[in-house]
Amino acid sequence: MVDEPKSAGTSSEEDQIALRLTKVAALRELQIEPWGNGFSVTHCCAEVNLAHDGDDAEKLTAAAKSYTVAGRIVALRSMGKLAFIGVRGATRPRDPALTPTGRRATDLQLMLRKDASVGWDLIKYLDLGDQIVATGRAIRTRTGELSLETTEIKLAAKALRPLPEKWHGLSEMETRYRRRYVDLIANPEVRDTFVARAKLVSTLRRFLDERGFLEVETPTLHTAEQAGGAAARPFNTHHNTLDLDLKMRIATELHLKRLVVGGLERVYEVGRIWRNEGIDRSHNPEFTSVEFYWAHATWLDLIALTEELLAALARAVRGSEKIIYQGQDIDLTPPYDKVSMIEYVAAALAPDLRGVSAQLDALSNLLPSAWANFERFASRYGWTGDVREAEKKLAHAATLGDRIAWAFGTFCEPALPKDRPVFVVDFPLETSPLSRKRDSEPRLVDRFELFVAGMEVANAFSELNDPRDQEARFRAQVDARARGDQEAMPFDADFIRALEHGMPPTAGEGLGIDRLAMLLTDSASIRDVILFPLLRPEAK
RNA sequence: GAGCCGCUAGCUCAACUGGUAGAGCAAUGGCCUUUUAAGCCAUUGGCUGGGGGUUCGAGUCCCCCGCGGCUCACCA
Repeated sequence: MVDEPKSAGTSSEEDQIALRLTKVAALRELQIEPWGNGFSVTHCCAEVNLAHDGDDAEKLTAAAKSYTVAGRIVALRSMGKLAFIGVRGATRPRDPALTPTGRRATDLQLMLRKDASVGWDLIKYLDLGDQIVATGRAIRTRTGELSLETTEIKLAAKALRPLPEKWHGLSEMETRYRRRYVDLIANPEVRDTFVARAKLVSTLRRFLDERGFLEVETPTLHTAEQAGGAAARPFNTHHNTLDLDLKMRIATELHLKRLVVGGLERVYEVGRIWRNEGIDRSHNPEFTSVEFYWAHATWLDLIALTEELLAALARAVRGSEKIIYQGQDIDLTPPYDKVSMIEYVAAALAPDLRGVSAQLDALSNLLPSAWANFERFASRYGWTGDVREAEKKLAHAATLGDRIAWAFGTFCEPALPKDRPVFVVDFPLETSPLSRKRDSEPRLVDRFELFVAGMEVANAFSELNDPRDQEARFRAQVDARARGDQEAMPFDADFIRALEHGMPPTAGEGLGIDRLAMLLTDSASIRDVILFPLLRPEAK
């Protein structure tokens, strides 16, 4: 039995690639290299758009300036002796996404006449997706669109695969994440998100540089002993030559504080962190943090600095301190409210007492059963969660601090105000193994977390610099690990040795760059601000 | 990890209680000197995510598996 000859199809992706390859061969017959180089490009599409956005036809004629631009064909309308080619050029970080008249700055239309364009015959070999180089003058078409009256067109790089549909683009999130290169072509607003993210990071660096902070880079490969600085499970890896098991860092904290000991007293690192945890809308296994350490400052200085920083980032990225996130107006204008963990929890369980010390006394005297007073929390904070789940978590809370953190996280956190950032303060000692004890109440630490839109975006505290106290805290972490807490920190003996040389009193803070980027680009998922988020491999 | 939803042509989506898998865009062949999601005529393109089952007959119903999205949980 002989195979039926395949029907001479022309529409499957395979067929389209085959067809484009025949064009490649035909072009080479014509001595045209489909993937040539060395083209002289004098301008970007965006430059033409921004230079002439509001110019009328007379002004354009008077200008009579020749441009040679490059870009990708995203529309192709040919009508015999006249053709219009839609070109999407490069996105440049300093250009606005839209021109003053509201057109996308990267997109420029070419107009070609059969009798006035060198390369007209090339059109029949061109496809949507091809990279081209075009020369011409800016004009207004009869319908008034700014266009390049093209005198010469060249193929710069042939595309073998078809682009997604021009109107709806590429919409399936899975494909957009897996083939970000196509997403960036088909959905140009994705480019805007990553331009905004880059602006956020550069503004952050400038902010810290201007205040005398030194940017450094510390190891991302940690020994088991070094892999602390946060409550998280690390990724494991291995160095072959040293035959050494290593872990990817879960924080930059401990190395940066070693540098403060060494005299780099204002120091920061923007860097990749890996945490071997679940994935959801606000967690990716690898993400970017900035941590900065500021000798002779306290957590209260960090509150002021954080307010200033957030407002500056919002102005730089969004042009305003008032932003909208997922439909919610959020005002980032300082100052921000402070909410006490202790007071919030005590308000439900020990409502008559004033002052955190008295409230702590009362909370520490509560019977275990008294903590499970879900009705009190529900009536005060509108909690509607799963009682059995909450009880399960409470059962794991070994210390008073753990119970306070449980109650706050479970009941109070969802009730925090949503229209402005909030500093959560008065953290219990047990949940803060690297923070300095509060002088006036040693059951608490000098620490805050900043919440915006229900997300933790910053964690900061006055650093613990008493080496013997740090040693005891590490030991408590080792004990917790022995009890089954897989996120407890290891005992980092070298870090203790560093503290024994004397670290000046220091305040330190960590910010989640990805979450800030979500906020300032109005992105619902962390995957939308990470170019290549981690996904399971595609099925074969 | 649990629940819900999704996976159909290169892309975006249809296909009622099971009855011959369809449209638009893209592609291919034509016509066209001002288009704007260009238009008109014609033509292709499918293992309906994978596997099993029920049935005369499965995109549709049942079971298993894969990948993704959302919600919850875990996790800070």
